[in-house]
Amino acid sequence: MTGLRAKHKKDRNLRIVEAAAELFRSAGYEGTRIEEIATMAEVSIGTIYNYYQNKGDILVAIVSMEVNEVLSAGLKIIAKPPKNVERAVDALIAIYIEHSLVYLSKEMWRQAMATSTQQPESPFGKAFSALDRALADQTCDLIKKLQEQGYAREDIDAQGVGEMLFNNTNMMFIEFIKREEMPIKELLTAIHRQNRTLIRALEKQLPLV
Amino acid sequence: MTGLRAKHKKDRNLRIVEAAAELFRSAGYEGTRIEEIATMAEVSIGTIYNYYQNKGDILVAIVSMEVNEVLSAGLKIIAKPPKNVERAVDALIAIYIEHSLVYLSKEMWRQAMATSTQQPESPFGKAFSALDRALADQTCDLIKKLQEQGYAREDIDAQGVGEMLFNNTNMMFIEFIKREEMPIKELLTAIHRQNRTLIRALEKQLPLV
DNA sequence: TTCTAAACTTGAGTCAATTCAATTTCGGGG
DNA sequence: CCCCGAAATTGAATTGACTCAAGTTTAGAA
Repeated sequence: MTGLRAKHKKDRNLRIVEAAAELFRSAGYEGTRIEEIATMAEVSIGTIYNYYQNKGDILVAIVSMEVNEVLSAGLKIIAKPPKNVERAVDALIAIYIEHSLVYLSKEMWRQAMATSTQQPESPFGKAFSALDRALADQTCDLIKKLQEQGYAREDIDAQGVGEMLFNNTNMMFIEFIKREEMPIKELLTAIHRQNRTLIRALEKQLPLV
Repeated sequence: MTGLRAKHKKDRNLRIVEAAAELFRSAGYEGTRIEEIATMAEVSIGTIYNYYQNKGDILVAIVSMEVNEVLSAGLKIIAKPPKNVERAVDALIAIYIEHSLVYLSKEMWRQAMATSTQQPESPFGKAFSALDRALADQTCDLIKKLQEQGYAREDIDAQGVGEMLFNNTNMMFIEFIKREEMPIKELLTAIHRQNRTLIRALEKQLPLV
């Protein structure tokens, strides 16, 4: 049997993540002390450090759950994408961005991103990078799908284009979480504009302008 | 006279930055204690916190100086850009990336980026964002210049394209500083590939593919 | 059932960033 | 030249993340 030990471990880990998520949301990341998480999770400080390398790692674990939801939402778009490049790309990006703020505040995103660049080699830093890559790959998949379905030119590098679209979106998202007052709509509009030229180059008829 | 007081202030600030730069370079950012910076700068701990909000801010100040050099290097490219879009863009990006590692290690970049996303509202966080914007604007300026000089199509949105090129470069640079072993050359090659489709769309004859 | 080693948990203690009340220094009015 | 208040500096005290040696618990062999 893997048995009791594994079960306890899972339980404790869940309690830690749930306690942290609740406290981060209510008191903010900086405003939450590890000791409070330990108390709420009915676990000692040391145990928390047995599961996570540091405070940032706990947050990154929470973010990972959120991003995984975003990824499944993205799958649906790709399965049945809007029948033109512009609307398909807009749809995917909108899903990414709108889903991202359901459970997480901008502050939480800022801290998570900071931690993952600070410690790219920690387990959760790596997990975070893997998620980024998964999102980029998904964007590439969308372009490939559009090519297959005949909505996009086939003589362009879907991988390169997908990466560029995703990197731009990601960078703009970082800008967005840095400005507490910036609304989602403004972000989406800005990205749409930036994408336009590249999207035009992907469309079959090349309408130019 | 503003006199002696202002002079001392300037002197002390300079000593703090120089001491920090030297220590960060030799012992690394994490490996340097504020107390050491204070000792080397012949100043008390409290004074350092009078000049900078926290340890990360000191680093961001150092990085800012470096980025300003990158900006002036970029100006030269724009003044007399290579006579085709692909080479002009490659040249600017190469300048950005190669200059960035002259005085700063990847670790220093990681920490600086982390601090600036963590505290976008601190004075130096804002300064950092302003530099990013300046770099993005400079990329846009290059595209506009190429249009003026007749090397790029004039019916495309130079601003949108410039921002996208810069955001992609920036995101790739972040990836790059996260991977200690990744060489500059690999980074430049990857960016070049990603840019290709968009660059093609900017070129006069539209060679497609 | 009993015993042992490996796997976990614990929380007091360590360490370094950051704060703040007391002290010192500067500028200029009398 | 002296003195006062504003501006800076100082470093001991505080704070909170993180460590680690000692103590528990579990799996499973005898």
